[in-house]
Amino acid sequence: MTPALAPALLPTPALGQRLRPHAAATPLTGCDGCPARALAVCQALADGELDAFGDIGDQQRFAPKETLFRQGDDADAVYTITSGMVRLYRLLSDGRRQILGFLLPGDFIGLAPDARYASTAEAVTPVGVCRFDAHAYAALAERKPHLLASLRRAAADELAAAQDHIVLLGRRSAEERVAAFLIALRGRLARRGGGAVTIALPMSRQDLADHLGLTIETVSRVISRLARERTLLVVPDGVRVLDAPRLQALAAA
Amino acid sequence: MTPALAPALLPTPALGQRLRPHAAATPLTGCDGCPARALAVCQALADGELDAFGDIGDQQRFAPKETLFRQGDDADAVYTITSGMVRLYRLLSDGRRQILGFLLPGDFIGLAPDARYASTAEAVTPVGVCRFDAHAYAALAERKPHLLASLRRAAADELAAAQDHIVLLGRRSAEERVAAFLIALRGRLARRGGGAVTIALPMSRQDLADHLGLTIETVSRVISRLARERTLLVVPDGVRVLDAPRLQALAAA
DNA sequence: TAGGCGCATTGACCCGGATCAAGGACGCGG
DNA sequence: CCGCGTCCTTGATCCGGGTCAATGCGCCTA
Repeated sequence: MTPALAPALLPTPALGQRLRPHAAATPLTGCDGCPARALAVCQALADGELDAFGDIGDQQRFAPKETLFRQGDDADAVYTITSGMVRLYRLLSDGRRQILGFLLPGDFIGLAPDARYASTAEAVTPVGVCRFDAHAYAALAERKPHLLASLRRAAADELAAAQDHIVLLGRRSAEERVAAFLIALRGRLARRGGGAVTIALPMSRQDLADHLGLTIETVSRVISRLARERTLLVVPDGVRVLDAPRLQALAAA
Repeated sequence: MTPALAPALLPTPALGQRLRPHAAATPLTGCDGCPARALAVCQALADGELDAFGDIGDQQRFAPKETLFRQGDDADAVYTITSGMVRLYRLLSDGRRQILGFLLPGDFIGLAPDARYASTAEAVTPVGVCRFDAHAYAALAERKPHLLASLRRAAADELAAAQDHIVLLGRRSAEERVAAFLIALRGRLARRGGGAVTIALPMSRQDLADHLGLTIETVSRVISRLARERTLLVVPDGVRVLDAPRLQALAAA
C-alpha cells in the first residue's frame, strides 16, 4: 500500500556512488581523486606522503554480493572503503547471522588485525575499496605517527560504535532499534555529504533484521507503522524522514 | 533448594584477591609486586623501563560499589586493574542499564580515550587499580613503541570481545547467553591462574541480567535449570562446572 | 503479455522471556 | 535471638516479537 505513494523521488543519495545496480565507476587514479580522501584514515597524511601510501594501496571493485574476505581467512589485507556499502557479519554454526555493521566510504577494516578475519565482509552495492597488504601497511604505520594516531582515533570510534550497538541490542525495543539505527545512519550519510532527510537503505530487510537482532517481519512491521503514522515515508531503496523530532524521540537515550 | 547442597567449598578463587567483602590488600609497592604484571599492557615494557611507568602510575583502591569514573566525566585518566572486578556500564535516560563488560586484573580502561567517558566504571569487589594521567600516558606511549603495540593488541582484543557480545545479544537465546558468558568468564579467570572448574561470580544476578540483555528472573531460572540437570552446581558467589562439554555445547558457535 | 522469481508486506497464532507477585535464605545490627 | 533489608528463587500470567502462511509488488526473461 505504501509504494503507491512513492514515485521515484530519490535525489540520487550522495553515497559517493549510485544505489541502483551496475553503476559506479570511480576512475582508478591515485588518492587525489578519491571520494573518501577527506573521510578516511588516509587524511592523516600530508599530500606529499600520499605517494608512499598510494604505492602500497591497490584499488579494487566488487559487485553486489561479492565477498571481500571470509570469516576464518587469514587476514593478509586491510581496506578503506571508497564507495558503496559493505556488510560485515558473523555466522553461527546453525546459520543464524549477525551483521556487525554496514561500512560506508571512508570506513576502515582491519583496525584489529588478528591472524584471521573474525567476520565476513560482503558488498551490498557496487563497492570500491583501497586494499593494502597488511604487513606493508603496518610497516608504513610504524613510520608515520600521524597515521598511527589516526588509526587510534578510528579504533576508538569503532569501539564506541560497538558499545552503542551492545546497548541497542541489550536494552531497546524493536521500535527503538529501528529508530536509533535510522538516526545513526542518517548522521553517517550526512557526514559524507548526503542530505539529512532521505536515508538510503540499499540493504535488504533481512540485512536490517540481522543487524538489529530482529526478524524480517518485525522490521517490516515497524517501518510500516512509522510510515502509517507519518514519521517516515517509504521510498525505493530508502526512507524519508518526515518527522525527525519524533524519530529522534523514539531513538531515545 | 539448591543452596542446601552447597557447603562453602570455594577454594578461594585465585582472582588475585578475595571475593568476600572487605579483604584484599596488595602492598602499594611499585610494579614489581603487581599481581597484574604479567597480564597487563605494562608487560610490554622491559623491567628497566618500568620506572618511568611506575612514576606516572598511581595506585588506588576502591571498595565495592565505589565508582572509578562516571559516564560524562571528562576522561582525564586511564586505568589498569590490578585486583578485583569492575563493572562498566551505560545508563539510558529511563534507567535501563547495559553492562558492557566485567573487568579483571590486567584489563585496561582507556583504549579509546575520547574527551569524556562514555560509560561508568564501578567496583564490584574491592578493587585495586593503577591510575595514569591520560596526557602523561599518551606522552609515554609516544616514546615507547612496545607500549603502543601492546595497546593496539589490547584494542583488538576489546573490539573482538565487543563483537562477540553483539552476536550474543543479537542472535542467542537466554540459555545460550548464560552458557556462553560462563565459558568466556571461565577462560578469562583460568588465564589469570584460576581453576577451570569453579567460576567466581561476585556480581549480582541483576548485573548478569544487565550484561546479558535479560531480566534477573530469567538469569535465575536458567541457572537453576542448569543446576537441576547437573550441568552446574551453584556455590556461594559462583558456580562449579559439572558437565563442561554440555555447557560448551549450549554456548554453541 | 504472461509467467516466474526474489523481496516485502500483512495477518493469525504461538512462545520465550518479561512482568507481577510471593516466598526463601542470609547477613547484619540491636 | 529477633527483625529487617537485600538478594535470590520460584510460580502465575502477560505480551512483544517470533513463526507460519498468504498475498503483493516489482523486475526480469521469453
